[in-house]
Amino acid sequence: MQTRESNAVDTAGRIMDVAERLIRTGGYDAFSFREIATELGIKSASVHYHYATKADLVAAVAKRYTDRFIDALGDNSGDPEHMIDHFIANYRASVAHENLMCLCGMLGAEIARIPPSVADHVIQFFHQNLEWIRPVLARRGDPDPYASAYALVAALEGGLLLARSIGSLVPFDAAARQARRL
Amino acid sequence: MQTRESNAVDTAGRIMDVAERLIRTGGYDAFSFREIATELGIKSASVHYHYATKADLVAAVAKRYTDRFIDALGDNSGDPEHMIDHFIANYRASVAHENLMCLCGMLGAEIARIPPSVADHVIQFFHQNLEWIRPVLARRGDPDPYASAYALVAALEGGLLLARSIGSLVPFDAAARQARRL
DNA sequence: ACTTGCCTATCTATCAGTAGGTAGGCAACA
DNA sequence: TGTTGCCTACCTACTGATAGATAGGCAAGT
Repeated sequence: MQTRESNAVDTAGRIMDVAERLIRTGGYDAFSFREIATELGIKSASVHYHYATKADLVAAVAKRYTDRFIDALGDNSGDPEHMIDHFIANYRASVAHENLMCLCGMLGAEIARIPPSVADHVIQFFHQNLEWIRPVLARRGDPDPYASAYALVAALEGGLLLARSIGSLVPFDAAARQARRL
Repeated sequence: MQTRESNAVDTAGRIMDVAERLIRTGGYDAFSFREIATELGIKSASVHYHYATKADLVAAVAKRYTDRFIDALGDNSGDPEHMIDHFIANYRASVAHENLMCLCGMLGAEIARIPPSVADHVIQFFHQNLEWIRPVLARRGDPDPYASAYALVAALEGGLLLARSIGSLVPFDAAARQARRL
């Protein structure tokens, strides 16, 4: 047998990589263990070794996605205008770089059909995003930062959805510009 | 055999009714011909009699949904403020009355995975919506009605998505109010 | 040094269930 | 008689999931 450079962490991570891309393309029901396995050159039983059930896998993907997203946002204590642009840019990258939907936007649309363990992570994603942007909007002098945070996140998720549907970034940029107005 | 009151039109329509609800709950891959058939008390082969393929069925559902939606919007030549409220109300009813996503919002998220015949209808839905609201915004004195139409539709679709995820209408109303500002 | 024992990561093979789809029949109706 | 609408019965392909085997690594005990 050849020297093996892979290990459990690598394979488990690669499985999540493929799963994330497939979910962000077609949603929870639009991928299978076999599809992931084939793409990685392993067997579906090996995917089950790392993630016992589909719910487990998607929950792990959702948790990693949320953690990375919040981590990429970083500290929210800088200049509000710059922070808002930074927030928007993180959403924009989703569709701009790989033409993918936000993972939790996709799963959020399917929230009534996905396993509760996955839904919990999706809800957490939105709460953490809202809590990141709300104080920024408040510092900017927004009279109702709660409502404006909801409005901004909704506009960005809808902007991603519309941009992918129409096949152009114009709707996203229009939605983002409108929603960031004071 | 009992007296049969059903006919082709009724069954075909009922099939679309069930399909529409299931798609708006979980998306294209989250329902089956068997699920529809069972709910209607018929067999999956009978569903195939009315709609040869899944793509045919979903395309028919998307077309009917778009036609009904545009029909419900009606004439757009009235008072702009009232027309905008009316436009928003049509989206709001989606989640408010049955806790369902907009059909084309759901399919739009999955646009990269659904059959082209379905995707065409989804794109048509958005174009028709944009063309309905754009002149309204223009009459209202909007300096960039194209961008504002994109922003409004994006906000409403995102509002639906977020409202269903969070389990509250507050995000939708916040997004709608923000996006309708001049 | 060697053996024992457990762990990791993968495999083959298989399961029951469900997917979309098809062929042919049968009864009601125009 | 021909068409409509639904049926039974079936197909192939694929789903998530499981069982059992295997090969290699690591570490403690002798």
